[in-house]
Amino acid sequence: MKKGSKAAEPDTNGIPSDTPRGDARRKYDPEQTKRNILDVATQEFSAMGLTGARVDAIAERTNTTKRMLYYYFGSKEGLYQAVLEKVYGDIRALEQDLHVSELDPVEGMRALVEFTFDYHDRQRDFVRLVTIENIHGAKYVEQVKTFKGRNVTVIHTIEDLLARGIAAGQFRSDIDPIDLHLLISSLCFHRVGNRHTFGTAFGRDPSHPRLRARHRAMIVDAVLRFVRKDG
Amino acid sequence: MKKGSKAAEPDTNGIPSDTPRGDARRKYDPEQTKRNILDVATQEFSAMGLTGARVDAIAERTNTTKRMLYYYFGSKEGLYQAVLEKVYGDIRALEQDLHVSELDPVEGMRALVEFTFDYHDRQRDFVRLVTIENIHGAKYVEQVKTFKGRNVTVIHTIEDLLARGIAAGQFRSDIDPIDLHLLISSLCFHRVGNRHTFGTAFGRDPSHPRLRARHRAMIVDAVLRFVRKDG
Amino acid sequence: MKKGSKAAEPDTNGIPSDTPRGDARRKYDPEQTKRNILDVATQEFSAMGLTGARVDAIAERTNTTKRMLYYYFGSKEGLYQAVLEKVYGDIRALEQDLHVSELDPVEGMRALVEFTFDYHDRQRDFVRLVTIENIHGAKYVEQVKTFKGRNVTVIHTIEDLLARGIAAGQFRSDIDPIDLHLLISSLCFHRVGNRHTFGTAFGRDPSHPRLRARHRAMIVDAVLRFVRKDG
Amino acid sequence: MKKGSKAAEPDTNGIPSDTPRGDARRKYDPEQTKRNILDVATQEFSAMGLTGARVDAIAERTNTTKRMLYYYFGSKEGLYQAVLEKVYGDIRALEQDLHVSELDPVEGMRALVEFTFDYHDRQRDFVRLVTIENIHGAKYVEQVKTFKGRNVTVIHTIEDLLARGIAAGQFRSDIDPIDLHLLISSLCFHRVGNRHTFGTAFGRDPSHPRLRARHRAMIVDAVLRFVRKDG
DNA sequence: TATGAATGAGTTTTCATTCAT
DNA sequence: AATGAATGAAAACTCATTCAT
Repeated sequence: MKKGSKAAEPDTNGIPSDTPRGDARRKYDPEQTKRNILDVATQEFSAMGLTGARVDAIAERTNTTKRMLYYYFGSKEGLYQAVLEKVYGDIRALEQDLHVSELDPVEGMRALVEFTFDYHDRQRDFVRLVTIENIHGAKYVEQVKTFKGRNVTVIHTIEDLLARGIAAGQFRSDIDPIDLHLLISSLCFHRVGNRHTFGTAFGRDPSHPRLRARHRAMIVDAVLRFVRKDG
Repeated sequence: MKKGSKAAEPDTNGIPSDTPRGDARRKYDPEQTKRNILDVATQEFSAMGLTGARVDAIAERTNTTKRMLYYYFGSKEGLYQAVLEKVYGDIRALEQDLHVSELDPVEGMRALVEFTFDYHDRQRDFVRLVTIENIHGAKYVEQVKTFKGRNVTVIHTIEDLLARGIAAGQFRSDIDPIDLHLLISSLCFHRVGNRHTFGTAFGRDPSHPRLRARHRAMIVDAVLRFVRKDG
Repeated sequence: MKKGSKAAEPDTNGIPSDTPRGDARRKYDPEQTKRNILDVATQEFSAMGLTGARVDAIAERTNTTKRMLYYYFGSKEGLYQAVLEKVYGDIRALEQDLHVSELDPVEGMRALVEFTFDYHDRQRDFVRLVTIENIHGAKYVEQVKTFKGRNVTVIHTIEDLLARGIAAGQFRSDIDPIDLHLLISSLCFHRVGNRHTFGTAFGRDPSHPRLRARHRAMIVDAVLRFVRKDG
Repeated sequence: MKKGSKAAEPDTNGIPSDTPRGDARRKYDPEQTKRNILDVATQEFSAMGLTGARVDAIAERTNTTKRMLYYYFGSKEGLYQAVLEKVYGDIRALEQDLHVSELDPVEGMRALVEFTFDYHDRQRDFVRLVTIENIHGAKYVEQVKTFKGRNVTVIHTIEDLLARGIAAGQFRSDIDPIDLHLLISSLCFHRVGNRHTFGTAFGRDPSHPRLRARHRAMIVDAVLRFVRKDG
């Protein structure tokens, strides 16, 4: 009944392929199976929450069966945790590309805010999973190794920007970097995480391109006004 | 097993009620029964989410039985919706007490932000329920009648403040009131809704009194800097 | 919430009515209440079956409350039985009007068949309740006093017709009256009782006027051909 | 509590099956599991009706658990529908064995009526299920694919008989085949479906062998008299 | 490595009936 | 005579997980 994987892989008629090992087309590819499960699970958990997601629903959208899900991830919770791990890993990869230390403090701050904005705006799954984690008291994310490291990195970036801005007489000197991070996160996160109630309340979809652009500018503006040295 | 009766009967502070004694304990009191169920359900849904909450668990902490829950609210979803309705109604009631129109624009804005901050800081159940609603795409809150009205009220308040501030030469004239509301909400909501992941990431509990006070000042500061006219 | 009875009875403003006793407009009229419950119950049981009918649904469509239903009829089964009793009583009343003994045997037979046809065609509730009773092994109808008597009457009518028809050389002499009754009933009952599956199977609704007329003629024809003496 | 295994394994009459021994008892046999559930459900639904039947009661008499019932049939209604489908399929299969087109029209008609009589007389479950379906307005049978096809077949058989009988000068030419089918069905169905009320009313059990034989002859006689050309 | 069948414990919901006023 | 609130027992259905192949 479920032979999706076969259908996806055209019959090779016994002819040996020229890619010797690690061939993506070989019949049993544990890595690909795992990745497939993880991808589907990410969607399902982020759409339905940990309790709301159904193991059957995940398995059904997979190229494999429910049994494999347990084979690789042990339990529903194990799978959920693997999803969290993957999602946090993805961010790290992206953040490497931001080289704010090479920019002027104001421009660097703008770049950081814009990056944060864009990331949240695009990675709705990430935003939802964070939300879901908070409903569960963050008890699963605590076990994710990459989690703490990722946040330390951001704080270092902010500390560097603040220090250079203060030195250049551009920024106020009384700002706590973690507080500033919280402020930036709040502005970028809320409009994505709560866009449904926002949309219902005001008849405006915050993800509409025009609104998105305006919010982006507003948030950059608000942050710069906040850090900028008076007079 | 059933010690919810205390919670169900609000402390009267020794003030004698005008209803004859023992009246509050009469067996047939539909309003009290409903309120009791609603109170317990609010805690359970906000703690566990819609799918995570258990009807049995709610009933157990109630003065009555599971059957009455269905008698009055029809279904688990019906009860959840009644909880949303109640919670949104509660805010509205409180907001009436804020008379910002009588204050100087800057002071009024400060008062509004402080109220918003305090409300979110104290009403964690509300924050969690909004979060939960967003996981469900706001489909239940859409059916809550009091929902849209409540939000219009806030926008009117902000419009009034902005208009008066612009007239007095204190505020910028290019700010959209709904955008500003979003900005304020973001700052007040995020630190409560995502306090668990924040705490895990930075080892700081945003609900600690010292941090709370600092955040409150920071947010007021950020909003005022944002709305203030330059120069 | 349910003041249908009030609405139905215009306020008399304290003016004494000229009907002294048994006034249908007095506030508490047990007979009317019982009749009302019975009427609603007849519809509900015939529409849903004994197990399918819901006491709540019956009560809701009544001018009174569920409690009264138990007050007067004791239980769901008691009410069902009362419905059976009423329905069988109704037939008896109608059958009195048939005076086939005054007619020529052939015409009398025709009249009997037409009466039977028309009765089943119009009294769908009756047909359905008989059907329902058979699903329950006729165990409730057994306790209905009017039941057996009614059937004896029909058999007597048929016996009379057959005897006179045989004497007149019009009818065959080898027909058992109960068998003939069964034959007539079959033809009149089936097209009503099973009209839904029939309609679905052949895209024809047997209750359509044109089809009704044709069936009526066909059934009379079939019965007369069956009883008529050959050549 | 579970002695359904006998009923579930049809008597093989000592004929060795071509599958190795003990094979029928292997633990994983989805087809047998489904058949077993379906068989038990047929009895339960026909005995108790759709609403009267209990999923637990069905499961208990099964070789498996309630869970499997949902695994294979989705819901109580789904199971009921599967039962309808099976039961209608069974008739079709049997009807194929009747080769009335090879018989003289009168003999063919007699064979058809006798087959119809015998089928209804023996397959009480079928009769009851049709009755039950009509209580539900035939809404479940409408979704059964095999339903309409089955009925078309019978009509074709009747059309063929009528045409040949007319050509041979044996039958009247003014008979509608669907009407005739209704007439035959009425006579064969009613005495089975309503045998309980009939028995109660007249103290005669229509399923008694002697009565059965007489009814059979009577019905054949009535139908032949109806179709036969006069004079 | 992979799979479809199977399951026990739990979860929501329904129902006829009775209680207190 | 009449009523709305209340209820226990049972019913349908769901879920994460494991077994046999």
